[in-house]
Amino acid sequence: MAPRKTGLDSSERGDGASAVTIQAVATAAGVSKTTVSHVLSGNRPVSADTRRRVEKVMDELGFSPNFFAQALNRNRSNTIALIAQDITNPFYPSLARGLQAAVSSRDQVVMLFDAGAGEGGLTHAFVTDAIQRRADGVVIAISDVDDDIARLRDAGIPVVAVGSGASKLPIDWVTADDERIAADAVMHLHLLGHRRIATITGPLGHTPGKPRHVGYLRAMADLDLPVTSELIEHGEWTRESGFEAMMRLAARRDRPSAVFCANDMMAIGALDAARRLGLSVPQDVAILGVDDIDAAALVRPALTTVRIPAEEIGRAAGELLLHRISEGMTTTHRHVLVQHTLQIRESA
Amino acid sequence: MAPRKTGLDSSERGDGASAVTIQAVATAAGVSKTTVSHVLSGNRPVSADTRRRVEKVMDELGFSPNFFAQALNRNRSNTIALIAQDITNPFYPSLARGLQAAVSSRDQVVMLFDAGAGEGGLTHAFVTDAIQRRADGVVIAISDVDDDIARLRDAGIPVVAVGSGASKLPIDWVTADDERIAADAVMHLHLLGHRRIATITGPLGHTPGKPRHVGYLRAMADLDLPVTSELIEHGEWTRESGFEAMMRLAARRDRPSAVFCANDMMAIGALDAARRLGLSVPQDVAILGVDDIDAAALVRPALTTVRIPAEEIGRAAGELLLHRISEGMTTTHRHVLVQHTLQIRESA
DNA sequence: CTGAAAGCGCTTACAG
DNA sequence: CTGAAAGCGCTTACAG
Repeated sequence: MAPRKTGLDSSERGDGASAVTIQAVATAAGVSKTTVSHVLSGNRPVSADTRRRVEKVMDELGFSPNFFAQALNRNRSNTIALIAQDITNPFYPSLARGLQAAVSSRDQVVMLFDAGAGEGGLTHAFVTDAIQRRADGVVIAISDVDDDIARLRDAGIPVVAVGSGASKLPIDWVTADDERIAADAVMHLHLLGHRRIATITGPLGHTPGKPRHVGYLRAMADLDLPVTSELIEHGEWTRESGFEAMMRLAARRDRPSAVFCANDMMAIGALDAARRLGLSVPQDVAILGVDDIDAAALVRPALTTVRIPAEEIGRAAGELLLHRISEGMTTTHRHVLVQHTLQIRESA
Repeated sequence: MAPRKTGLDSSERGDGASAVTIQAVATAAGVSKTTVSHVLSGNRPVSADTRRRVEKVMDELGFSPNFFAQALNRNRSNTIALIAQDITNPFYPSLARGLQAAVSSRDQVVMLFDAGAGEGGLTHAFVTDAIQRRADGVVIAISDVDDDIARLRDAGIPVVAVGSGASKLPIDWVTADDERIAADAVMHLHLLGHRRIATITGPLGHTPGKPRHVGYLRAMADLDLPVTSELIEHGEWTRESGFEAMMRLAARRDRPSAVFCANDMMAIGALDAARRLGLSVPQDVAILGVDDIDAAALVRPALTTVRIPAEEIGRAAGELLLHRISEGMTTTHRHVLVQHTLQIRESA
């Protein structure tokens, strides 16, 4: 099939369409490559006549400019890299969708890197890829990777971090307002008449475990509700840890009437515990989560939770990136806090 | 900042690292560009000495070959496009993960196109992007897009379709064995002692609604269990339609003792209906779904379901693609059926 | 409004 | 084992 054995024969692939170059179009239209290039880019006036002729030829020949040649000249890949902690966690797909929505208007495409919930080593490789492939921008949705963020910055590539108030570096970021999420949840429980409001926290070392706990404490203080260690239990984000924590909470002499769980999985575990104990929700104990995962609506009783607008986070990240790409790096950095919403269902 | 006003100054971005070219390395190492290129590619022997020297210089200068220049020469993008129906449906993220796992070993990266569950128009645009950007391969995880598949083929780009026995075109595809999924589900219910086994189908016009129904019918026939219209209800994949269908089934004079639902969402709706009717599951009626979405394990009673190995589908698709990329197009096409597994939980 | 030519940063026959 | 040079398919000063 291939006429020669050596090297890469360009006819080896895309025999038809992709073989047509700007030169072929120029010849067929009786103009120069320069002119063809300009009808393509619009960077210089072309007479209506010539334009029409060239466009017609392009059409007939099925011309499509060689992306690499363009990229090589412009030094732009029109590609945004998304480095995600765990694409099977529903937060990230929504984020990806929002990102695509924001950047596709500028002919940007998203390159997906899924760390598979694995160790940080992969991020390093992903960043190397992003640099080599000259991504126009990168959104990093994974934490504790300041070194890699620095590499990107040194390579002159705009970065926006997502879900991170945690980075020490001066960078653009967008995140949910975790403190307010917790505070709003507590306020809701308070409006429902609850006074003994407990919490099941996530790990307090990082975002978002820490800010969600701070928000809980702040709201309780604002409401003049006393917080004792009786009201605080720690979980690990998992259903099982939520179950255990709820069992402990329920065993207290003065049982809380409501529990704010720092995420939905723990809240679902708490629901399990309530069922196990024969406590009805929300009558005996109200339970409230954060995230609004799909299962929140499917579980019984349906979980009241605070919805984090992942898609909007993605969109905002995309816009920040586009802004950086056109305006360039500066010393001032932008931070955006997206607005969450309370999804009131049955559990609180 | 920028010294000139006109044009794109290459120093405008990536001031440091990315400015270093193969020429710079050659000069610093006292060799030709040719040699540098060959230590990079390994396409020709280079004396150990020279190699060491060049590599040292590359390191010191932080050289990283310009991806576009390479791609332009090789006519390879090292990029696989994934066109997905709806990335927020958990099937697709897992697929993406498997795909990445399969192709990353060959230095391929995945470009994500999410159709956002929208109309087919987007797919056309995505395919255009994939062609322009010279994707080395495309996995199409969306149905009824034979026209676009044909465009890809005409452009000489390998395609593998996923979840589609539906395409009329002779192409590579990988899918779950929907008929066997249904048959295995029915067999399981039969082993549990059920004889009056009903089904809630999806829409029968397409994959996977149709093959899952065919599998149900086949298994019932194999087991010599009579199937009357009494045992068949149609749904639309949604929780609500599953609820309604189950209500109808439960109203039959001779109520079925088990229900095979063609997906988990409908099965969860059926669970809702059972609760509403005071039927206990699985004692009064057993319910079985397909997909194993996250919620299946979170719902009460936990849903017994057939797990579709999305990640493996992605991996298989990636392998098929890599094969096509290296072997080229041929007239024979490969089809792979991935193996599903029964997740036995509480509902059946 | 249009062209000839240089250049983007690589790869690879060709020649030694 | 190594180099000089042509070429990949575009873009864009420069010149008219």
